[in-house]
Amino acid sequence: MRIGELSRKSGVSIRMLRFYEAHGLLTPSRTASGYRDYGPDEEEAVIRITLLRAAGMTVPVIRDFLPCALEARGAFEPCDALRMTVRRQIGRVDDRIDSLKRSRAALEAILVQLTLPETRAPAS
Amino acid sequence: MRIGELSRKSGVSIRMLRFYEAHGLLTPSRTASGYRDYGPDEEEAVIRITLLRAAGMTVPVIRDFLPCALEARGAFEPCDALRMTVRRQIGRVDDRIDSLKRSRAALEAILVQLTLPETRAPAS
DNA sequence: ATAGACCGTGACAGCGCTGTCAGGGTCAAG
DNA sequence: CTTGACCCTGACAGCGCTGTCACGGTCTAT
Repeated sequence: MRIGELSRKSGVSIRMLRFYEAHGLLTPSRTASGYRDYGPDEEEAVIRITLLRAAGMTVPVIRDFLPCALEARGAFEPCDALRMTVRRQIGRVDDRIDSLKRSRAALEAILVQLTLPETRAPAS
Repeated sequence: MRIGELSRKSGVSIRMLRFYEAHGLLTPSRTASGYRDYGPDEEEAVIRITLLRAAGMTVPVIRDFLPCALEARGAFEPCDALRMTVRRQIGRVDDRIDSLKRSRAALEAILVQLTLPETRAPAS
């Protein structure tokens, strides 16, 4: 499949598919005329990349991470380090969720304050 | 209080305090020699700004928002619009939290997959 | 063979900050 | 009166993408 089709399927822009490739996340084969040719493997990889990115992982980190995530056998040592990376990332995600929850609460408080301004000067 | 002290107190860098001012979020008075002079009001404002920013609001949005948040009386119409803004922002925060929860789950799944690669080839 | 959709590369711009540096005043203490 | 900490402005750089443009080749169908 060519880049346009994959883009439509995955929801990832053509620009970003090329960007991923430039950073070593994807390595599609090429047709005789130089067009990128993506297979089912690349399609799955894009899905994973999207997930990892939604979790806040940067492209360079995913680059180290992806080969291990795609096939877990044969790369014991790196995967050890990558398990750590993933655990740390989970921690960061948790922190971020907490932070957002606190922000949410703050926004709610502000909303109440905007809606009931009288409470500020009850008996003047 | 001068900028360095406020920076230390608030945890916001000097750079950002000046940046906020440049964008109309803060308007400290100046000493005769041109130094910024922050009062308790500005100090509180910085706290609010930090909260709103943690909720994902951009500086321009906060700029419209802050006067209303600081004193709710005398600006009925804008506050109406701003209530909407806050509600929408709460929605965005909720979406983001959901997205992060999904990402978290995906990371957990990957972690399991990294930890138990045998499940891939149970009986070869 | 020619239009129009699609692909290639490379480079530049913009987002919303955030740091840092340059060049130059201000102030309190010794 | 000098030192060192602090402040001023303005400008440039970098983060990690993401869009867009320019210029040119490829493919499909008529």
